[in-house]
Amino acid sequence: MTKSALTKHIKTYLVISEEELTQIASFFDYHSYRKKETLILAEKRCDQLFFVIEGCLQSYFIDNLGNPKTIQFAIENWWLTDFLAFQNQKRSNFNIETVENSEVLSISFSKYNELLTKFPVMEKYFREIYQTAYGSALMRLKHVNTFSKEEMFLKFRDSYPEFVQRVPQYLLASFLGLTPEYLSEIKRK
Amino acid sequence: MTKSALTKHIKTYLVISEEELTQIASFFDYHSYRKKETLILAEKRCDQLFFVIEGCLQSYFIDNLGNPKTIQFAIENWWLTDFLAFQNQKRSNFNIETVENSEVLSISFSKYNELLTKFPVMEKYFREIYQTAYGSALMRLKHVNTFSKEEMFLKFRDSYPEFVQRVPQYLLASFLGLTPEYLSEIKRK
DNA sequence: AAGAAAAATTAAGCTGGTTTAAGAAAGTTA
DNA sequence: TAACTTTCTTAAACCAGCTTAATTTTTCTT
Repeated sequence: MTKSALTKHIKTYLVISEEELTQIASFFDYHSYRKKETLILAEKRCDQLFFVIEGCLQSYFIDNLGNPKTIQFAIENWWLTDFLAFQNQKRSNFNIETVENSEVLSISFSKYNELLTKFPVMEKYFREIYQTAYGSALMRLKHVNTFSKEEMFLKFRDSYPEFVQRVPQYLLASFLGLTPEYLSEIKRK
Repeated sequence: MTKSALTKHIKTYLVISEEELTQIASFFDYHSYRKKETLILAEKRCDQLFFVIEGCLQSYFIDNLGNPKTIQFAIENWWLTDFLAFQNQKRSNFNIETVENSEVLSISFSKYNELLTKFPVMEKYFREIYQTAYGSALMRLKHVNTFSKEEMFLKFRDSYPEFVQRVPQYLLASFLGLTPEYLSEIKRK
């Protein structure tokens, strides 16, 4: 069943019955997307939270000069949306797009709240997810302040070698906050 | 009572009885600190989560060149720790220090878990806190990628004018990721 | 109120990383 | 497999922001 990736993931955080898991899974919609499809458009109301079963998504925005800048990638078992906009039901600051062909679960804001009300145990699941994600985002802010662009790339390549292979170089450059040209120069060394 | 700032804050997120709030508050310890006292030392086990009743804390680290870099400030009603290290009970990546004389509540990791177990409604409270904090951290990453250092300062001053008055300029520079010298130059214009 | 320490300013020289522009390589489609 | 499109590389000129260092101003301490 396509939703087993999610239920499996939930079980790593919670002690929970199969019966409940089935009901929880029913709150989500399954989608299959091809590479480079848009799931959320910046400036539009952000009403969907996504869970990646298989594949890769990115959230990005267009900077002053018209260049797309990747904020996050989400691969298997990651959650993605514009969390602030989703929570406040405001316009999204980011575009969300598939980087690869992807299988995804989605949930609307109202369903998400209904889920949390009917299954309060999911509060614990998301509390842990966000607690980790928040901590990690702060570590990223630390890295941005600590390392030169060259070090950023080298560290990232050491930490996630398979991922560096997986995404196109210009997206990696965008995520790491440097130009594709400079990344190319770094690699030459 | 010194803990009323916390219970008041919790009430803005949850419908909850006074009786429960009193019990919840009993999990926390009250401390009063003078300016520039250290609450958590980098490299030491991170076993405390802090809530600011009054005053201002910062988390910072020392970069390669020996310069302190501020990651976050926490003022009234904010939570602060090294969230990743706290959760995993690892050594802290950050120093946490008072910027002003401050009144603070603290809770240890084991008490925190006990609190969440005994009062599952607090899962919802922290889920919402972290969800917002995570979303905000990602917006900060967006800003770091979008704006020049000059724009960073001007935007920040427009958004939080009272806070810019409140903290020393060198800490603000550290938080915004520029040198005090350059900040000084920007202000002159 | 004096002296010491911490914070802020000013200015000149320097550099990591961008911009621009053009060509080479790799993917995609028919 | 040819034509087209997307991605990657190379190189030179350029600049936002840093470094260094000296001076001034503000804040702290007694």
